[in-house]
Amino acid sequence: MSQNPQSYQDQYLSHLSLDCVVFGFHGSQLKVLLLRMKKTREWALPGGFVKNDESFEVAASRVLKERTGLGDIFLKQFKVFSDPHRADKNPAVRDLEEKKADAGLEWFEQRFISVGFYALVDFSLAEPTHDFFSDLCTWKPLEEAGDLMLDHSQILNQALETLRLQLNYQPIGYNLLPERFTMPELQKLYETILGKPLDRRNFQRKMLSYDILNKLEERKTGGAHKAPYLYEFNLDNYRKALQGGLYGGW
Amino acid sequence: MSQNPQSYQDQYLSHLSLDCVVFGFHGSQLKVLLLRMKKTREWALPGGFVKNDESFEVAASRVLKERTGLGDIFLKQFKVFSDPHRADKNPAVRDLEEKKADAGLEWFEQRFISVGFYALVDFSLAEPTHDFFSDLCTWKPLEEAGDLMLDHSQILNQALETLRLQLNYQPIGYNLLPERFTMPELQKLYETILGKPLDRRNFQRKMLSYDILNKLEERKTGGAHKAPYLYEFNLDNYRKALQGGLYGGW
DNA sequence: GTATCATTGCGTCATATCGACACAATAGTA
DNA sequence: TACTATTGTGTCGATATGACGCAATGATAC
Repeated sequence: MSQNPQSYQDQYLSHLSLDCVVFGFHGSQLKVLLLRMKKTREWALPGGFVKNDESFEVAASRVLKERTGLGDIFLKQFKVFSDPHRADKNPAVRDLEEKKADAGLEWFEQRFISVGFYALVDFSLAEPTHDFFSDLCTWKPLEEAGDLMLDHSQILNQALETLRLQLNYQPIGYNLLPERFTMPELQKLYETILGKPLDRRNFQRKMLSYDILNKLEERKTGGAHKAPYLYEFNLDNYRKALQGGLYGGW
Repeated sequence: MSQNPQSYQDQYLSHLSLDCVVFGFHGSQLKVLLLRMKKTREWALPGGFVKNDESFEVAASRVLKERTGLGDIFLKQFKVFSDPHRADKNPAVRDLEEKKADAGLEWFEQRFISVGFYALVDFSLAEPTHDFFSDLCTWKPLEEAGDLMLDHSQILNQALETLRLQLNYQPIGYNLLPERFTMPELQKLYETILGKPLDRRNFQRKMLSYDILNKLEERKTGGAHKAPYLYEFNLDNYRKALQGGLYGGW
């Protein structure tokens, strides 16, 4: 991202950017990956631009590879943000003044249409890495995200809404949980995304009815109470469910 | 769309275009609005570009106003098409050679990222109007759409898929049917979109349970059989349902 | 070692919803 | 006037859903 001068205009498609809402799950909390901008110290979503020969999907993968070290991430575009005034009070431009000589301010002064993606990643495997414009990249609990740069708060909210909708007709979890997990852990994930409690027994019945889980012999020890069984996703059926869709809402 | 030379570069954002899948309903058929290109005689979706001060939504409305004469159309973006090779064998470029002097071929030779919209309109109110690049704009039944220009067939299919999904959690019909309609007409619309028959009685029960219809006193006469009641949408509740979402699938 | 207690596995029950179908009423047509 | 295709309304069994009971378990406290 900090290549030689003139590189932006040459390398990237003008007017176009992308922003990623990266969800992770840890300690019973839904977290989002955020960057702290150097100058303004505002928090922002990880984002980037599209190279001349890239699709948006490839560009988003590249950006996330840079920010998390992870490849093969669950990624989905969910909306184009094209309000002509979305960057009116753009503090990022101020933040970039020092780079005028380096990268050329003009690039950042143009109008950007941004494609919003959301991503689901395994919290424990990601290695947050900041970019040239930020001094920190870290997970933040959803509730503590606060006000973000530009319209990024709006992008984040839309992503969450889309994720909640997706829950109604697609399985979720493979990308957010470790390989083996317990039913309570999976339930906690659903509750966290939906923001409401679910009945333990009904949850298990419904989840098992999807037929996307393999129940393992082993149980999870170490907890302070009765040891729950471990499960893993049945990838074959999981993929089929992703394709064909589930039924019933939450 | 056929302004003076150089106008494209000046007026529109480079690299960006939009394509609209406009659905109408007539004679128990789902129809799509298509344009026939002048030179290649290929069929294409109505589309356009984004002016410097427009959002994509405004641009799409403008394009549809030009193609149908209608304002205030139900419009929804559903996907960004950004494959770098989506226009590789672009016949539209050949089709535009004659306009080289007029509009500047360079504009059309650049790579385009296109945002796909789908629209629902009242068939009887639309007045299909072709643009500068086409000699015909008309409705075509979905099954007879055939191969379209570039990746427009793919865009069409994705739009249809999205529409079918929308049916599961949003009411549909206000934008596609005349003000007053019968239950069998509404059912036919659903069957057509879904591509499968539905039980008459179960359909009515479910539809009424949504509480988005007003049953009128009047019945529709002229048919060869028992006169069905007329209905209209309860706009208040219809809008609420659009917002809040419905439940259960089809 | 034993009692305690939060948690888990598995099940029940009443209710709502869904899919399939029955039957009478009706409006034009033969 | 009989006929026929269509509409309005209702029923029935299967299935899904929401609310809850109870015994088993495994670490912790005593």
